Amino acid sequence: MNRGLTVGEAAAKVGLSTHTLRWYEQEGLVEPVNRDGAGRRRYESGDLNWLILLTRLRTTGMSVRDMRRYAELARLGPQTVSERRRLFEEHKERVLERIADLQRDLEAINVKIEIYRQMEQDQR
Amino acid sequence: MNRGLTVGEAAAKVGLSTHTLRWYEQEGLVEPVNRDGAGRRRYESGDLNWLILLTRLRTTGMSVRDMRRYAELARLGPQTVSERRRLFEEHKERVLERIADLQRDLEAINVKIEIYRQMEQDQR
DNA sequence: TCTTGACTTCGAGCGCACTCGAAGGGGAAG
DNA sequence: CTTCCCCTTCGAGTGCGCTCGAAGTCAAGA
Repeated sequence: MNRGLTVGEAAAKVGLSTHTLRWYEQEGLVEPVNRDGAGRRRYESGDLNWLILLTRLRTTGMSVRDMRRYAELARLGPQTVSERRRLFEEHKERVLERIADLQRDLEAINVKIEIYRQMEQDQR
Repeated sequence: MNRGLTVGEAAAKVGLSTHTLRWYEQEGLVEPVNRDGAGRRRYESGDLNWLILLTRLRTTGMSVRDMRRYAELARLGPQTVSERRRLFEEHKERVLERIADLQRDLEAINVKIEIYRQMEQDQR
């Protein structure tokens, strides 16, 4: 029978630790995961997809607080779709800004690299 | 007489708090800043340029630990230029990776936005 | 002269996001 | 039955990067 993955397997799959997975659940970022007869978590594909989405939000810099807000909206059902879209669009703007900032600062770094290269030339 | 900016003026100029400026100095990220007769810090243009460079490194995700290493190299003089260049090139690679990750995850966010838009359509 | 406000040092505290450890239970393999 | 490992909950600890507060000094403006 395939009743889903254990917390360890799910952790390996989504690239988080088992500790973090339980902590996400406790923090309300994840719906309480179904348990097997022995009380152990069984992660099904829906849980995994949700976790993968969360990791994308995290790596793009969304705070746990905002992820929780999003999870709450998702729990409330279809009538929160517009708010969820707005939340994502705001997040998207922040990510775009972040990318722009990184690209701008990268320029300064490249300039520095060039200067160091020149200095290395001159030292010879 | 213009013997440089006070810590408050420097903080305003580079976008850090006075607390953070003193803390950077204490952590070895910044050379001890010259003082006036009353023992107050006087930030000169060299100090400001250094701080601006540091803020760029920070906003691009360099850790305080690595910034300290860089500051130490800079203190050692011209014979560390090659190592400083290497340090910057490694950092540059990390920033490029970060940008790529953000752009990849942004795709998933855009997909989500599209899905929500569809759902909003269908609800009408 | 008095007040105001920015400066000084020092050490403690904070928010975030985990991360770990203790103590115990369950179930499959040998 | 024993060994093994993974699971459970709970609460405490960690690392990072600040951030704040206390207590005191100093200088310029009214």
